[in-house]
Amino acid sequence: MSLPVNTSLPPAIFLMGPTASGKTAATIALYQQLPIEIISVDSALVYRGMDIGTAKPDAETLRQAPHHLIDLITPLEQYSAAQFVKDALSLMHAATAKGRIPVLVGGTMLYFNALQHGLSDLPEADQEVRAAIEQEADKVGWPAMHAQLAIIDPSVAARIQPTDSQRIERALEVYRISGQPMSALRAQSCKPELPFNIIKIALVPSERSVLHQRIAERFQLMLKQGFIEEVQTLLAQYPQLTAESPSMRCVGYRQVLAYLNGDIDLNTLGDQGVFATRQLAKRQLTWLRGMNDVHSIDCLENNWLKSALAVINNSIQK
RNA sequence: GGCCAGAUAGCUCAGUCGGUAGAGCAGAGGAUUGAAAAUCCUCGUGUCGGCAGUUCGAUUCUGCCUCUGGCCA
Repeated sequence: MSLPVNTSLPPAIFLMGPTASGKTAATIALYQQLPIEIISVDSALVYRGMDIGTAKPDAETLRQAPHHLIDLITPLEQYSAAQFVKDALSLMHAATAKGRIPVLVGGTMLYFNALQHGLSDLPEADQEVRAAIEQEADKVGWPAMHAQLAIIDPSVAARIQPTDSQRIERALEVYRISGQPMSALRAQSCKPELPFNIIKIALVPSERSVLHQRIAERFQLMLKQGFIEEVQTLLAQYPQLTAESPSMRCVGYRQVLAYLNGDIDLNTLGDQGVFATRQLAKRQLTWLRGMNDVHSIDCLENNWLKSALAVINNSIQK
């Protein structure tokens, strides 16, 4: 399998994989072998104070192998795919200027996708507009909001389910801010491809059941390491946090919140945390299957590092 | 040991006034443009505990057995 190589472009490595596939270990190993700059591609690692539940690399690991785009914001703030693309691009160029290879590592596949293919020129999120839309939706229901969207922007509405609250809200938001339907704005904007020679590596387990096993063990470990206490600390520090806060929608956090709220017991927390993580892994694998030119490496094989290095050297030398 | 209640999908259970059954959860596949660890869509055959009886036909009724709870000894 060969990549379309443009030798005039500097190399960049995408190291992708579902949760619990061993991306952190892979990154550290690569860091010891190659002059790389590590850029995290993870919508959960950006939150400060959310360490245990996000399986954030520990301080010692981060000291040895510094990661960019970790601990950027408080759990009250919001990050976005667009902000990520901006941040990542400038870090990639800086790395290249220093003669280092940018390695983008993580599991947020929308971010990888947005980085590679670009995002259309659309207005950014506006909390007031969203609040207004949500208030309306509470009254009439999302299917009615979808019907409203269908009048404004039939082609976008046709691709969104009447129950898909988040996408309906976003499409309506774009229209209310810009006065133009999302489909028109998308058609107008050109999305330049990423000016790098991308080497895409995916750590994929050959046996789903082994990944499930790892996920279960890791969640139990998180609880032992004080996941619940971590959430209590966050709640004390940021009393405004609720289950609706984007940060608290992260896998595990939502379930711990339900536990602290008395909705579920400890056993149920254990189960639901594991279920949510497995479902996340499944969605990540679906993304990976749909991506082009991906070198899949079985993360359950013990020679995966050798395979990854072979792929990288092969691509760079061309 | 006696009495009572259960035994149906991986789990929790519903149901069939006798015509071989369906929800939730789990799981699988898919979508994915500023919240994406989000938000959604699609997918349900399983000796209806075992053996026998009644019946054209039993998962459903009857008997016995096995197992699991509970109560009484």
